[in-house]
Amino acid sequence: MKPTLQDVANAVGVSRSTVSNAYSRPDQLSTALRAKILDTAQRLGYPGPNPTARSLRRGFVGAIGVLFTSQLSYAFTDPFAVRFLAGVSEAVEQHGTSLLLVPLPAEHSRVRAAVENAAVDGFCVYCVGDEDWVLSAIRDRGLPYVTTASRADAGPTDRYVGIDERAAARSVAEHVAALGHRRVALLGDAVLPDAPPGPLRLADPSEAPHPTTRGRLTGFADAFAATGVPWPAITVLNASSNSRAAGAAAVATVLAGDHPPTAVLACSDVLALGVLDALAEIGSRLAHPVSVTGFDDIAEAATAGLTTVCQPAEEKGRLAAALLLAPPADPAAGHVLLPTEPVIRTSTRPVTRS
Amino acid sequence: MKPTLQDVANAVGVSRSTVSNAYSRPDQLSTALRAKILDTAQRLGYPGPNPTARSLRRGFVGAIGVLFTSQLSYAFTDPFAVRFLAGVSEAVEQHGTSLLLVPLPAEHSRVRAAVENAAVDGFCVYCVGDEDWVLSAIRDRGLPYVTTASRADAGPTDRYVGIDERAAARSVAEHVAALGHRRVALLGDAVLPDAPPGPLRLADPSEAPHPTTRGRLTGFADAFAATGVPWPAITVLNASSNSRAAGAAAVATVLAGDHPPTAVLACSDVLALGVLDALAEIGSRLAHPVSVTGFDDIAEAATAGLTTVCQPAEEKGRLAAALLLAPPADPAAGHVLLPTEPVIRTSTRPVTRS
DNA sequence: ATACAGTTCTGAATCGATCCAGAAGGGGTG
DNA sequence: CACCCCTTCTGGATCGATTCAGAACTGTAT
Repeated sequence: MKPTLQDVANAVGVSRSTVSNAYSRPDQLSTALRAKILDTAQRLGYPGPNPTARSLRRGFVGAIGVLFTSQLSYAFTDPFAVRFLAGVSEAVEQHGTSLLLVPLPAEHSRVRAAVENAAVDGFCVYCVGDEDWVLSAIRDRGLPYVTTASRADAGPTDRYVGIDERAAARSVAEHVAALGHRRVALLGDAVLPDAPPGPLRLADPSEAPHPTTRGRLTGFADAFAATGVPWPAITVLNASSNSRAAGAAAVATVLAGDHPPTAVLACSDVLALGVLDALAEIGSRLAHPVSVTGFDDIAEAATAGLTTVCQPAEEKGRLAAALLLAPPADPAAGHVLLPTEPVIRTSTRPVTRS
Repeated sequence: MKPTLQDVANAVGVSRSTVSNAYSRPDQLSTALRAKILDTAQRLGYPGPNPTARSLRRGFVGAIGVLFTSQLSYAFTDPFAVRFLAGVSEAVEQHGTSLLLVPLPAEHSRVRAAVENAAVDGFCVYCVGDEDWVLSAIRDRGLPYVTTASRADAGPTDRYVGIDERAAARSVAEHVAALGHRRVALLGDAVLPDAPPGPLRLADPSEAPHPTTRGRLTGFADAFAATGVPWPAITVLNASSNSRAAGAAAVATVLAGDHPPTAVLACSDVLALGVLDALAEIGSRLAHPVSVTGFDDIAEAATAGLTTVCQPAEEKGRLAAALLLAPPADPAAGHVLLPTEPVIRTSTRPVTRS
């Protein structure tokens, strides 16, 4: 077995405390003794104070956890999530702590265990929608946490960094509406849980359970309502997941139908790119061009010429981590809404009369 | 303060052990008592067994660490690294452990501390070149580790999952050579430490300190040597970092020079894309088209039409994690070389006589 | 020589659990 | 009733460090 503090202490002929001090409080002993201790520690192959034991005694770990609603491995395939993580890691790095990525099992019951078993000082919760049990598990654990979306039930001590989803969505939608589009479709992932891909009946955007999706759909609806397009006249499309393929699949039947929309507004760039894929697939078989918008402004959006709304992904992560690592004195500062901006590119054009 | 095991035990009127068993060994007590315990635990607001204390006693943590040579925040901007991480996370997720991303400070001395302080059961070392002190820090800690490149000094018990860098590089280079290219440049990042961006004198590819870069440069050289292009006739370009911008910057002066190469072979797709950027920048001011190749086959390579060599990034991560989580009985199985394949796209064309 | 302040080091308590040998209790068998 | 087994529960040792009050020593001023 690897030697412990005690072994080193014995070898040098001092007390455990002194060896401990040699590592974590150099000012508490003479430099000569310290050198001697470090030396024999090296000689014995002592690996340094055991991090776990140290954490236990000190009462903190030196790591924060990032919780993903979806699979961890999925998170890495989502460009926006990756950028968010980059921001988190930047803040964390600067603070000298580490990042624990906690995979949340699919089963409800085991989620709790995952949260309970994570050795961290706090949690950064990426995009938790109605998965309240995750938050309640965290709260029960008594650890601080930051979410990436404002929550209706957010108390004054809750911290989050998000955007005004509704206003942001409205901004692109207004652009689309201004271009004359009236027959439009909105595309989101998991608009309703367990709904099949494709068109969906939704009495009202407020019925979407996931707050982010709900906010964006509502924002889209706002803009069109203002130009005289009532909610029932708008097609809502459901994607089975937030991926390019799912986006393409969700829009396929509608594009192949009799009256395809002249514009598709997606709740994410990834989905929007899927729509572009689908359009490229069917080529010019359509009577009119279809405008497409996304959301997030990931790198691929620029190269694809996708009109979208830009939100500061890295900044979101950076701030979330910062809020967690150094809680602001003023609790009001714990609620951050980041600015967003519509980015007009070539994927949106004025509607052409068919 | 949050209650502890003891508090719950007191409240129920049983021993600490029994409460512990209620959580981690349900078969050791009657279901009735267990229910009662869990119930009052809930009532008291007991957050469940403290992960740190549990780890200390049990002797393992339930997390593996991923070490990046570069900044953590950089890792997330590198598509290949992200895909690698996706693979790691997949394996880790399946195994029910978590992933600790450990930022390595820039200073030598603090790297050791970072490794020593990480509460993990093992390390996955992403792309460590000659940064041997990282490995020695891990070894001193006595933890198992897996590297992502074969190492000259790899003992039989060392585990790694890599590719045959040299052969892989040779395969694309042979394609380029077969197209008739003789005036070529090789582009790598940090070919020599602290070298400025741009052309570089390198007596021999074996002089590159970083094993990955060395392997690839050597493979490139192999192919050209076979067609009669000696090493000194090949231009070596140094990029200041592995990024698109750095790639563009590194190649700029050479492209602007009198005898620009007809082909540039980069050590990574990211660098190659930078070269394409640089070429797009100067437009048709060049007398002849320039072929470009990359390495890794990241997603952008496909859309950019970049000829490259494909290596299974996710698989690399998955295997590395698997090797760490479940050491193979046969130590020989701990050395994995994954297959690679040249992918010919439109960025390479036959040389045109000028 | 005495007092006092600093510096250097020690010892015991502590963090919050897990583990294991064994005690207590219940039930069945000969 | 004695014996044994089985299930259920307990107590104390243990994981490997940190912490803090105080002991021992050193040196200086009185």
